[in-house]
Amino acid sequence: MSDLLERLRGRGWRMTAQRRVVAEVLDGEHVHLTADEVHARAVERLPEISRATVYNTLGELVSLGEVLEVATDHRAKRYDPNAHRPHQHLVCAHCGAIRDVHPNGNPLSDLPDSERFGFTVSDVEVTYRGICPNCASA
Amino acid sequence: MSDLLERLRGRGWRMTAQRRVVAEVLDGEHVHLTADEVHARAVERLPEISRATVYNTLGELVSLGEVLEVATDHRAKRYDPNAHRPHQHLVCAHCGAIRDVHPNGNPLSDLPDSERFGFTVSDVEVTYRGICPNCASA
DNA sequence: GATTGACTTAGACATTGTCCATTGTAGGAT
DNA sequence: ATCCTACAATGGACAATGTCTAAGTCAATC
Repeated sequence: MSDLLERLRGRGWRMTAQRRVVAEVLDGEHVHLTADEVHARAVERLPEISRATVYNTLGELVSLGEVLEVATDHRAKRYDPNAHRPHQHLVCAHCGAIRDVHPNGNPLSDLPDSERFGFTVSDVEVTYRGICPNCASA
Repeated sequence: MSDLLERLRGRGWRMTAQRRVVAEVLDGEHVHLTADEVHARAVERLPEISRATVYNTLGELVSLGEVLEVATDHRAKRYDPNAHRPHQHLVCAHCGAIRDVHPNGNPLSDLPDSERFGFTVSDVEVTYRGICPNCASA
């Protein structure tokens, strides 16, 4: 993600302090923040950044394919910057902890044509649920 | 689902007009309503039913394992009464249409032990996304 | 260093979900 | 059949998440 800013600039993205901060907050692996969590962290670095800007910027990053939107919990959307390496998610039903996981095979190819109903299927989101070791021992 | 009411009564569920109506609204295959959609349909049959009761009743049906909560869109939770036949969902990214689908194999077994990180994995939710024939031709 | 169109802001608004104090009632006991 | 009581329903306030708009600001270009 370190070269994300370069890539975005190359696509004609106007570079502002706000966008830089949002991108920095999302930097790293295994990051799965909600929009308001991103906002909270962004405010620490740039106190005057507004909620609307964070929502807008996240939406743009998703449109550009640089960040994935995932529905791992049944509440707020989470934003996953690890968009360029296919993976799925394993979620603790008790504490909400999230791990990136890599199932065998390609889940997309498990859906036969007869089950596609004429859809052009382009994407699949898999969420495994269970209890993490911490919660199991508690 | 026609025998749902019997099953619930057998479990000591107190039968009220409101619960009956919610169960009736959910009856059928390929039903994927949001809580507020369930409420809207319930009001048609029982005008004084409250939103809170619908939310409570749906929550109970989920706890009892009679209805599944699915996060197919990235907005409101949807409630799927088809809880006793394993299936996954195919969603149109454009119009939101939802189909029940049955991928090959068991998605749960595609997650190797080395990718479970000590979790006790009990469940998997798969959402395929694409464009439906209607939206493709428009 | 002026210009301009894209970006940001603050806050109102919309949608979805939860909580609580009060009122009502299903189903068992009499 | 009537009464009791624990469980359920109500309505409205509140919380959490997400969207929109009008006005002000600024990055990139010239």
